[in-house]
Amino acid sequence: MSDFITTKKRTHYCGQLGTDQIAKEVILMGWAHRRRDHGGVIFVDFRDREGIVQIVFNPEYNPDAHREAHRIRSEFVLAIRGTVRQRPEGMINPDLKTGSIEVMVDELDILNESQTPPFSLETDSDISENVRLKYRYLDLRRPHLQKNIMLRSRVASEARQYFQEEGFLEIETPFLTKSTPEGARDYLVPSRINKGTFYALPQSPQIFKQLLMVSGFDRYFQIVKCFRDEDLRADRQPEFTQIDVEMSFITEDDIIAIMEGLMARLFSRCLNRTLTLPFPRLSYADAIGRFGKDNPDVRFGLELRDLTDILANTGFTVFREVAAAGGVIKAIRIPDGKRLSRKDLDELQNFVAIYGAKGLAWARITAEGWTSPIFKFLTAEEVSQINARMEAVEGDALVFVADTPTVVKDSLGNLRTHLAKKLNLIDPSEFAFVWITEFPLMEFSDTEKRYVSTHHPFTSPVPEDVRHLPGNPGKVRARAYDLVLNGSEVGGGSIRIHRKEIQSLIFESLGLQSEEVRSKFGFLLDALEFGTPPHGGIAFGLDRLIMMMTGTESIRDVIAFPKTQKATCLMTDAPSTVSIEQLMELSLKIV
RNA sequence: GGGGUCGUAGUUAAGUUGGUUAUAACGCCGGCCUGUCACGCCGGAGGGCGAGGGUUCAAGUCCCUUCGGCCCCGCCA
Repeated sequence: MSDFITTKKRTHYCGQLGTDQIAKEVILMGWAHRRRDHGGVIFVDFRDREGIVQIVFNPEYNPDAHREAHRIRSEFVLAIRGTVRQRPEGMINPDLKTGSIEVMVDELDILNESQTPPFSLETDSDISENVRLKYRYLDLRRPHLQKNIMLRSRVASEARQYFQEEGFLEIETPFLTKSTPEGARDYLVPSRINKGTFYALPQSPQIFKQLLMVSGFDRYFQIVKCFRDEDLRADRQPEFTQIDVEMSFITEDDIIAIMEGLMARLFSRCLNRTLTLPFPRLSYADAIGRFGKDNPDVRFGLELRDLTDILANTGFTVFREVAAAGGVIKAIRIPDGKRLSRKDLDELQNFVAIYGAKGLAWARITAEGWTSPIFKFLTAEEVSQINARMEAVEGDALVFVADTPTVVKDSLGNLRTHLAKKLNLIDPSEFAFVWITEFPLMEFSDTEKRYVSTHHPFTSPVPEDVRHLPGNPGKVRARAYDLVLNGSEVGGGSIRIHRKEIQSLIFESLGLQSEEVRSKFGFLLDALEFGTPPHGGIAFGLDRLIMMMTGTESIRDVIAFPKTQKATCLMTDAPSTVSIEQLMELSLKIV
């Protein structure tokens, strides 16, 4: 072991040094970020997790250290003892946080050498992601990712403190648990001791946290990994982290207040940003109506307006037939629509086609009236009514989609965001929170030919809507709420069902067979008979929250060791095959 | 399951209508250089174009298959 490391302790992190340490002796340990060898004097940008400081090897100042410094290459691990000093006149580097000082090296110990790294760690240069993921430990050394991961740690830490102060208990729930029929595909773990049976990794601790309420813990939280075996996206990983919360004897407003307090605390302490409370609330119906999404980005306008009534009997066949078939016609007004060329407008068709829209009509509002491929099919009255409904003024452009309600909301909802990005309507420094409330309790699934829970089957219906359950379950509203930040769902929760009769009614409406319910959720139904308090909770996506806080587009930039879109790890090469012995022990056969 | 896009030195990229020994920058190696901070100057090494097959006198360029990264639809209560 190096003499240096056994006899000396680090005194500072590189990035923490400043004029306060001038003339002081410091001991630093870190990595050689970059070397500039002038033949005589050698400069090294010295890096640790807190930042970079320039260290100087001068043959006149210390010949021994200078001689040794010739060996230094990128990413060598160094320990130095040196003296901080003000940089000479005119040598201050304003681009570097520590740029007004430097460290004259009195003693150098090269603790370890390094191969030349496969990619540059010094800038935010765009390296292909497969290379980054293969050498993730090096990628993580880059200042950008270090910042993200360090912010994540601070957020988790602040969240823990907040919940402790608010009287919450952190309680762990099992990872080896039971597969449930509702929701996402489970990751399964074969049981060796009980051959032919499987545990499931939890999609969320949902049932356990409810049972903790039955047990009387009253206020629970956990920062916990969850697992879902579904396809990945830029903001979806198969294992992800939730800030999971459950409370007893509360209503929606209590949960919302607690979580708004958490957000305010996290943004204040971790980003030095003040949030305005309370956050606005929007009903699910309004969110879909105005924005086409239940996770609207409310940092910009471009809201949808319904024109179905105006165009129900129009001479434009496409619109009329859609309206007659129960579809809708909606439009978005684009202020200053001149910024989109005719080609741009035509290409929007390809965009909405992704969401199943068969076409997209457009119009420009000019001093002379409309310029539009559909103008000739419309009456003057229709045009004027549309203008009034859209509040269109000269220079605007309108885009229309006519289709089923689902296609219209999906295509225009996504087009709205697409246009905002294209036209630069989004202030990237803004944090726009909005609660979405009054979700439908159930939606009819065309694939399963039955009603499925919008949220999950333990969500409490709005009491006055329960009467619709037998006949028209789609009409029942849920006591559920999502928190949306800048168009991303960062949290979702609900008041739960705490009475067995209601829970049974819900399972019935979902078309779940009673034996199935018994085998999957029997323990929950049993628990509901032993004095379950009214309770509810919420789960926050920590990864997405950190994405928003760091302004990154990819969830992989806020997770230390993420998986690829095919759910593999390029570094460890997981998942991988296992030995025949392992399979036999589990009584498994690969078919 | 489907759509799109990308894969060429260590890295990032350029490679016309298929045509000599496949370019550049950065990085790397060697030399010179006492104040740079994307240090500078001189010199050098390094890939056969993700893999496999085919068409052709000739393939990084065309065709087929396949592997992988990323984005999206479906899916994700």
